[in-house]
Amino acid sequence: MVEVVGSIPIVPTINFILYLIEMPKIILSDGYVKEIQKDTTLYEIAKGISSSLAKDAVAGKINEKLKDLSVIIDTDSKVEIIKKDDAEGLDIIRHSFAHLIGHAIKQIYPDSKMAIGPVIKDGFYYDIDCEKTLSVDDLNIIEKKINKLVKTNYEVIRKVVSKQEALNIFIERSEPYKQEIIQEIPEDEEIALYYHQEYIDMCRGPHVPNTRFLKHFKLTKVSGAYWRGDSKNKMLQRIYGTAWGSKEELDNYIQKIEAAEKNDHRKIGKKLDLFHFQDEAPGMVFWHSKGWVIYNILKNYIRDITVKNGYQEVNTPQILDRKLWEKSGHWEKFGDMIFITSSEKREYAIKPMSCPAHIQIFNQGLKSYKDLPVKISEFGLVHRNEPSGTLHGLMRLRQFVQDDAHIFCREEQLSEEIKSLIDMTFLVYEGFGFKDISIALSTRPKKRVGSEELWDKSESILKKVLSENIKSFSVKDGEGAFYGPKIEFSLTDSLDRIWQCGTIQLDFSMPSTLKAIYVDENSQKVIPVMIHRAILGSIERFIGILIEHYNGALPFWLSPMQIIIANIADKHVEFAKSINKKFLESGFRCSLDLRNEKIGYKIRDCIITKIPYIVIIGDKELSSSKISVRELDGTEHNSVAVDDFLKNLKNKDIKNINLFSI
RNA sequence: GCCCAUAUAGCUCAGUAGGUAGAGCACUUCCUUGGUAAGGAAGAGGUCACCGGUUCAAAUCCGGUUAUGGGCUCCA
Repeated sequence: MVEVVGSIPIVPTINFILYLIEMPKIILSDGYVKEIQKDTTLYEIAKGISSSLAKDAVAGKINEKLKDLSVIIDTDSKVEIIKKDDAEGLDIIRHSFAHLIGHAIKQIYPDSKMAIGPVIKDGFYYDIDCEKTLSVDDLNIIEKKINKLVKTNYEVIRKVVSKQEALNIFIERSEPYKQEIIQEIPEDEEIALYYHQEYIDMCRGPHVPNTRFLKHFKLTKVSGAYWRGDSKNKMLQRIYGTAWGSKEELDNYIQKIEAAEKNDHRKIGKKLDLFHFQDEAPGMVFWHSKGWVIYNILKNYIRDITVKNGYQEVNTPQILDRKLWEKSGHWEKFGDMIFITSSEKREYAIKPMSCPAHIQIFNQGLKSYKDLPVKISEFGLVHRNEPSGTLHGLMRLRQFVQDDAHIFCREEQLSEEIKSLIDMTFLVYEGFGFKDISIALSTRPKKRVGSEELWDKSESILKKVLSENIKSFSVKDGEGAFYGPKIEFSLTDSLDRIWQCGTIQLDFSMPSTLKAIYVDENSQKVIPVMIHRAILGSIERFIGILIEHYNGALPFWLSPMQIIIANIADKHVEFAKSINKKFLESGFRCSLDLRNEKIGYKIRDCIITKIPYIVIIGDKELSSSKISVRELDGTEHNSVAVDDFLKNLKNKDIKNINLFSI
């Protein structure tokens, strides 16, 4: 083997890019060429560069593909060494932890059958078919076992085998899930087994060469998961874990999760007295006065925008004859989700959406092409019988209100309309300070109506408008609505769960099914195209997201209670009352705190309930007729003239939503 | 809907081994009239989610139901 040590500058923080040309030559990223012997492993190359690199090396890349350190290089290749601190190194460590779960659990519960154990964001999981129902206590036991195994610093040995060999091994070890996976691996694909002492796992890899890299981890939870993600299959037990390069990173992560849990909109909603849920109405919200203020502000904000954009707001019946839903196709597609009721031998559906009703309004009176686009909006109260296990605070409900609208237009108007909808959605989201907005195009689902040509056309229209207006978007194949493809705008909650909010859906089908028509230039009846759209999505869900986004401290214009006037002693009551009256008359949401408590106590209360301003009235204020103001963040303003403060507040109330409008 | 866990005062939670319940905060009353994150004292408040079983005796053990939480599946 060619000696390379000393020839190469050792800079442990950069990636070492090496080239192997013919045999035995290495080219470094700086152009340095050195020869090596054929059949050198990646590990030997790392070692040749420096012993510290070899110590930190967890894997490598050959021609951009991740490989184990034990892999031998026998042709010209581009080579890179991955260290434990590299992003890819961390993923490899996480992946190897999954194997360790296998190693540990098979020692504790030898009859367990191992399914799959991939890397996920911040960690890993392993799906296991285990007779024993695993509890949190079991996780501790498994964790201890893993720690014990790690301490032995054993070598993880990779072995490439034939499909039949692999199959034989897993038949012998009675691992049905592994066998099933092997059966589906193409003949020409390499199968690698990883030997963790007596435990064998199958994996594309790469994996760490030794368990000494596996130190900072925690098994976080255990839950159920269907084999292959199909609810028809057996439910396995999934063990989740998180793993990091250092103890600090692990601790930081755990702290971050704990903080995020406190930021849960359900907790904040209770603390700030915004809403509650109770057993009698699963998936439905009891809005308290303060929460309802937020609700109405949002509603009026959207109402303001839609009216300015030429929408006509309507309101449609809450229950509609079943026949209408059968005609529209909803009954067949979503029958399970529809709440029903009946009266005098007629069956009704409690509306799960507003579109068919909006078509009924469009159909009243013959429309001319000159009328298009017709934009009909509604704060549509809908009920959907979501499965009990899917309900989640304000995010997933059985009863909610959509800021729904349907745009009836001609095909040639589509691009412009969709573009303006995208702009409108961004305008609204950015107004709330959302930066992390993910956009997806969802294409034709399996169960659908309409011809392939129609789907081709509608998907390509959406794709074109998106490409022209959006920097990046993902494509979700098969996730579209049954009547058309859709653009989805999604926001994330404090635990990084993604929730779809806004949506723009193209529909060539329903207007035809429900017989919507307009008259064109040639006096011909033509079926319009319909765009379904919602900006907030569900007002409830959006409030949930907002609460978490602001950690409960809503901006001034959204705060249900904007100002608290607190007196210091009884003699200040009258002045406090007069200030309160003045603020109320100026249109602010203001209230008095005249309790027989110390000012520090009242301030603390305001901080906990996230009141933007507390106005303090004491002797100084009484004698000067000025006020002292404390902002939520602790900023103090002393001796402020009341009118100046009011003027300032009016500037803060940027959206200036009148709660009593319309 | 599926897997697991949980359900005790308005809220957050104790309740170790079956012997009919506790704390802190909040609430009420009294004292205190205090200047930027909790002044003091007293009082009131619970059929321990619901239904059934075991037992002399169940918040506690067992079964079921409902709801909630974490996932999975689903999500117009």
